[in-house]
Amino acid sequence: MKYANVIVDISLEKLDKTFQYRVPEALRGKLAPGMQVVVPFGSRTLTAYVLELTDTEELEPEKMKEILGLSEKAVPIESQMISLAAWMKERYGCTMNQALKTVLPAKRRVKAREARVEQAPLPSEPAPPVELNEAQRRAAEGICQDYPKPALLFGVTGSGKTEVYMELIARMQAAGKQTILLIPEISLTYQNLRRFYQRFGDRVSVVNSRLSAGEKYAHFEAARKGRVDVMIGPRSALFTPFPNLGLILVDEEHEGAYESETAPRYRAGEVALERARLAGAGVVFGSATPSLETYTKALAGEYGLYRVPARAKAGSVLPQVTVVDLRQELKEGNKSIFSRTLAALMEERLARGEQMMLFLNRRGYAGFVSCRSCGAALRCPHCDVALTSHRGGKLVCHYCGYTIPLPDRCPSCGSPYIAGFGIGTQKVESLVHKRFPEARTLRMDLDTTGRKDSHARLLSAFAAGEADVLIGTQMIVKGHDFPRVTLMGVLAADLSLYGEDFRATERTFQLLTQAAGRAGRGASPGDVVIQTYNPDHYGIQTAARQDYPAFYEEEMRYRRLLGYPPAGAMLSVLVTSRDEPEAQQEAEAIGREIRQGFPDTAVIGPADAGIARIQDVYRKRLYVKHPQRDRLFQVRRQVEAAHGSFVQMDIL
DNA sequence: AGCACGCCGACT
DNA sequence: GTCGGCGTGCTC
Repeated sequence: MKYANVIVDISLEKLDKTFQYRVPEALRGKLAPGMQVVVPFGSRTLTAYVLELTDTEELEPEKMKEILGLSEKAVPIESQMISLAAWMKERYGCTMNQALKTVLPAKRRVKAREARVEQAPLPSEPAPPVELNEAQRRAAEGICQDYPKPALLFGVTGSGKTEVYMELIARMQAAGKQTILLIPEISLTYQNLRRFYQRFGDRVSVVNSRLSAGEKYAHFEAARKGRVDVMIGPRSALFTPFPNLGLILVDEEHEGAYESETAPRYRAGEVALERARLAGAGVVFGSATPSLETYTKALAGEYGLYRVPARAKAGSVLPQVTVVDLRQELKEGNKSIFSRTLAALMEERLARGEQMMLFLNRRGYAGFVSCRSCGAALRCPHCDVALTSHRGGKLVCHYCGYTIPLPDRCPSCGSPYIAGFGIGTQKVESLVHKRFPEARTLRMDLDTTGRKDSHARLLSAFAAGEADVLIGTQMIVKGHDFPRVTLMGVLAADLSLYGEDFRATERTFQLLTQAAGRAGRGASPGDVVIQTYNPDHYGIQTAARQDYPAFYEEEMRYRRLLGYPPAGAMLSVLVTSRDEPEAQQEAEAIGREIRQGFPDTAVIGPADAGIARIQDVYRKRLYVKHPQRDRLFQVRRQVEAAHGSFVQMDIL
């Protein structure tokens, strides 16, 4: 590589620009992104960071100067972060700029309000460290013994993973090292954070996605300057510039929220491993339902594996899980959404004044409207999905927000006989009212949590006992601890079972296992009712038994058979265009080129993506499989070069 | 950030 | 006539 693009070491956003220098003969092959070099700059000599090495000349040769040499300065955190960005560029196929923007947040003038989310609520009485139980102690000891080897902490929510985290943080603190704790955005509640504040006081900083760029920058600056030892936040907290990072904790490791949807489409768990590698730090993944990738590595000994048995809290018992066959219910004349088992248990709970939750996996099952004469469903004109009916007679597209009033005639045949089908959370709520008029309900879904803080308000209202029944989508099953909930009803478990991609069963299993874990967190035993049309499906069976190892074995058998990750590597190619023939032609051309140029790979497709059109953009998908991930990097490079503007590619 | 160049007021 | 204010703009 003859040229180096560098960024000059002046901490000012104005100079957020790259400059290209010639790499002198003596340094060829010795430079890597993140390294500090000395360069002539105007009339001065400055240190600069190497961002990338290249052979493409971006400037007239007579204007270009040569790198003077390697800098002798101590390696600052910026170096590490630039190396991390370079790694992300390779791994996720984004540009260096996109990676840098993610990794080094823009420097912003800090606004006055920042002084105010920074103020950690100080604990009234600092809580002393909790005495660890045997399993917790063994995990903490083992992780420290093998440090910095990554580890999987395998235990359900409420099993006491948090105590292990706190113990590890304290040990890092004692060694002068800092810790990043990643948690899914949805569980960033005061309830969950309180114990960290109590234990670590103002040495903890918390970030969330609602902070402005300036506010977030202020938190990161505090971390850089050593004013805090612990940063808690969603996936972007990964880029906290701690000078002496010791540990990254990834709580609920399997959560989808750890995957970025925009470029660079990174996976926080993978980035955590790389950041930790660069810093010489450890990583601990925590989950009761680890991703197959993580569990596979733990079984292979690549990660330490520590089990924390369920229910650390004395007196709490695992719930009783019942799987109800909805086909049988129908056969015996029950057409309602409540099976007889569930209805009886609800009745009983209401009589006893106990709380319950009803979980509806809304995706693809929301109330849509169709014509009884011609059968046509009312669809979004911009997306390939049916419109969803909302209260107040409105029809809404959940992908682009397109909204129309409910028409009184079918738009395709003119028949007045159009009606809603399927069930949304609103419908469930009204059915609960009809059947149990005395029940007080709260509903939690995208519609009711739109406004800021309404999410937290709903949860605290429910926790305070202001309602008997909490009805909601996925968000109600994630990590909230309501001791008075003794019944969890999963209204239709199989809804997510037959999704578009090969991880559908894994997600269903995780969701059901979590849902089952919601009941009986307090002293009284809980009941879980899983209603399904597929009572024998292994995903549902194993979730009902809370048997992760059995699920893992079964699911891996299927992945191995078909060469799906983690049994093999896979490249997903999404081809998009506003012009459908163009999308199709591009996708077919890509398929041909890969089959020809990489005959050792298996190419599936192209076919319409699960949702074939979103906001008038047509979507075609191909999958490329190969046992070796490295081979797919080559495929991606070639497709990127030839069809870059049409494709989005992820190596799974 | 530095350090140019550059176009109007006070001065040895 | 020069000396110098700091107002844009560039630095590979």
